[in-house]
Amino acid sequence: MRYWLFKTEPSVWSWQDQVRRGGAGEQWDGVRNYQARNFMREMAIGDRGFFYHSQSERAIVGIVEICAEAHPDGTADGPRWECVDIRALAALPRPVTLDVIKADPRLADMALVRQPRLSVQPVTRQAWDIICALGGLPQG
DNA sequence: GCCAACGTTGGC
DNA sequence: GCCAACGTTGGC
Repeated sequence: MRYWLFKTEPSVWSWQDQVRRGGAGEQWDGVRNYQARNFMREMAIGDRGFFYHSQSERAIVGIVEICAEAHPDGTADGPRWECVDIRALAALPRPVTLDVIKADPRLADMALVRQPRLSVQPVTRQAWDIICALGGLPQG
């Protein structure tokens, strides 16, 4: 199983919106960046992801699961863009803020820190475990 | 709200 | 295929 991170502006699509979709999940559409698209192509059903709120919140707030592999993004005007479907699994008991992530030397290599504008990105198993622990989910 | 970083577009 | 212009993202 691999681990990922999905970034979103909560004013556009929030964790609450995601939770409301329930087990059916929702398409992670609207991505118009090749790096992000290519990561989505690598995703497999059952992979896990962090759900990150950008803008004023700047925190990882929940955990999602990939429930459909990459398929054409219906909101795009051509076949160029794809998206996966994700569903909410659990909220983090304590959201892990960007400040906390930046302050932790073990997380200094995260794309979230190094490439702030990349909206879909891989997360290492190590970083996953550290952030889950920081967020109050010691079992990951 | 500003601005730096960076990705994309389009003219050449 | 290069590169300048432009648009967008996201932290601050």
